[in-house]
Amino acid sequence: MIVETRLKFLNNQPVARGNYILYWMQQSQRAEWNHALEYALYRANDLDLPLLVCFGLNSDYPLATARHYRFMLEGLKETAKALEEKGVKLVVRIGNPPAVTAQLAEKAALTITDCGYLRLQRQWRQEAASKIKCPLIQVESDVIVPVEEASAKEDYTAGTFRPKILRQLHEYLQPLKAAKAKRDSLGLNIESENCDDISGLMLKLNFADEDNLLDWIHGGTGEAKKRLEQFIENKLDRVPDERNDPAKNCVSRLSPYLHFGQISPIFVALAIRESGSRGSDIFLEELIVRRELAMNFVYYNPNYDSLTCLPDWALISLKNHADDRREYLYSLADLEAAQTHDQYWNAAQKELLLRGHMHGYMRMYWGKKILEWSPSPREAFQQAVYLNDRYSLDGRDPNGYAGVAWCFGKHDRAWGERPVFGKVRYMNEAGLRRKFDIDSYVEQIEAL
DNA sequence: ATCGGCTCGCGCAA
DNA sequence: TGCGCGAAGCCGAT
Repeated sequence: MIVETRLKFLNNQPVARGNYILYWMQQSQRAEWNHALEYALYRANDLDLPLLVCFGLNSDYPLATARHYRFMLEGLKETAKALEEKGVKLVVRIGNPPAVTAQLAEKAALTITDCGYLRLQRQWRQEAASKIKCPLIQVESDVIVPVEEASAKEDYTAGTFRPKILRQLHEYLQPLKAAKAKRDSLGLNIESENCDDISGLMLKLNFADEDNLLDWIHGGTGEAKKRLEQFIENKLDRVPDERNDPAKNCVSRLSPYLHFGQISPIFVALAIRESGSRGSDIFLEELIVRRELAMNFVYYNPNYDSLTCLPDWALISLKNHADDRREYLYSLADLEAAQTHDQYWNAAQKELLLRGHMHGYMRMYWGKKILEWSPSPREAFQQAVYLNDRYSLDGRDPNGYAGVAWCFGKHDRAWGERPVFGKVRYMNEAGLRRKFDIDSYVEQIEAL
């Protein structure tokens, strides 16, 4: 049914006498291509019990703002409907997710959950595991190859990680059969927030900040699939030549959907592969090798969001240059307001503010310059993480932390020594001009 | 325009 | 122990 290496038993409780099986949805916020959901359905049908899905909504997730919550709620609304069609009720409650779950688990025979690797998500699962009096089973559904199977340790670069994950791909990059509930839970009388009322929920969560909302992108599995289809149809062939060009818009913008678990990486990878496009290999390298290297990074490195996550050569080298004179120094407020001397950097920051998204190539340049213009590498790292987490729709994601860390030397090799950067790879605006029509990018952003 | 060097550590071959 | 190789760039030599 579900491959055993996707499962992890988080406590030692025996199956209880309960009224239902509970699936605590948190990372995989979707009703299709969801291994945790399918495993829960399988156990529910096997035990002849209904399946109840719960979601804990807390309004104080660090650095999450109105744009993130609305995107997530749009997705949940659609997911609630799709679950209903399978005979499954979704209970959404405001509160600390493990507490919400533990309460509903009192009447559950068995609790299933999905899997994210950030510090807070792991704490939540630990907290729930200690409170719940029935088994709590974690099912991995947001990476293609389960993290511990892909590699037993933190990998040094993509070069070491790539062969490890690619040789296991055939085993895990497989379609998932969808089941329906034998006994439905729709009639269960259990209190829930109304997922259809997104603006009402936003108010309850104390988010009335209309300024921070985005109108060019909306959450949900349907939206994600539409974007994927259009990307394959219109852009994938151009990926080998144009993916790095900020002026070309040759990007999928699927990362927010992957971040909130609104689309399955397996579904995306299979669709890309089946397209047979000349861009498939490069896209799959980014979706699988790079994305899952980021998972490997946050899973094995507890310091993933601070400077100390770096390899020794980078840490030592940056320290050796801590006292170098900085030609430009900006405060967090300067950076946040996109007010530097560099129009390319300002454009990238404005894209982040206005779209909640930044072109992949500009993310590198943007992070490198924060390192160059901050009083210390430590402050630079914190500021880059803060800005990305707060403004990017895909903030607070393993890819975001790995991306910032890369700018400071993570997953990279040493390069020629220079001021401030030491041996960390340097980037400059001449590179942008040499390779791209970067002024066109600036114009596009200014037009927003 | 194109190309090699920069520099480090992993991981495999011996 | 030695050595090939990575890898989303820059820079100076040709």
